[in-house]
Amino acid sequence: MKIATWNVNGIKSRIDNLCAWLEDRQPDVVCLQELKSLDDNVPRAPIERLGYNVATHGQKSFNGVAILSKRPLEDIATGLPGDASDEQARYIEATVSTDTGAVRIASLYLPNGNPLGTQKFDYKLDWMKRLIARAQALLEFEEPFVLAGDYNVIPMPQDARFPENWRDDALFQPQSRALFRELENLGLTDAYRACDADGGAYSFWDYQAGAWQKNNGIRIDHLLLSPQAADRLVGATIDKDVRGWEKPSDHVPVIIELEV
DNA sequence: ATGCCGTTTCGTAAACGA
Repeated sequence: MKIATWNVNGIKSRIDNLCAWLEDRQPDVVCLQELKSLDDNVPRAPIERLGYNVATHGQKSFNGVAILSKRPLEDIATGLPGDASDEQARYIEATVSTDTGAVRIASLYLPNGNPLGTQKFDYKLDWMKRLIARAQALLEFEEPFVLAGDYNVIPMPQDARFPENWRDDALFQPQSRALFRELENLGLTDAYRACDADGGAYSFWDYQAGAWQKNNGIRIDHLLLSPQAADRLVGATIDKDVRGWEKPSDHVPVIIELEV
């Protein structure tokens, strides 16, 4: 089963790109972030025509996440537990069953957290603590699960072309990195790193200042696997070429292959 | 560097992103 995560930066602006990519790569499941669209305004028809079921948790202008799947999406749940007052659409979960078992899959858009010293950074850290609690709850089942999305965290210096440029950024703060490690230390596996420990592979290049041309990138889109999912991991790739397409998102898809 | 670029909105400048 091929499972991908992709921050599309606006589903309405990216629909042609997305459909061309789906048709060519044929992923089984895709976790999307930054739909920037209400549920009713998501262009479902062209996606469904390609054979995908679509579950969305949308929001006007900002945020918004979705899961696409060739197989049916079961037990869809929206919103990250732990704060009933949080109205930002950043989390959706669903189960995909195969002949050999089931995988619980989450599409998440972790808060950016900039600028430092504001409510936004506190919100990021609080959200990460809630994600840790959700991961702990899912681990209780001892089943395969995948937490896929835009984490807005650069885990290690080798995940940035110029780590010193990110020293004062929420994505590379010690607190952000420590909470990401806490998530891993529960027993979750960073699927891409497990397949390529060298560093120097990125999933985001800013639109500004020729970042793509200079390969000034960062790796912030991650798929974290439960032990039962990690046992079935056979490969992970970053679809870097997509950043060079016409009218690209600033993020590219990260894809894993699970033997399920 | 309040910059750069791109998306969105009861728009035509401002908010947000990373």
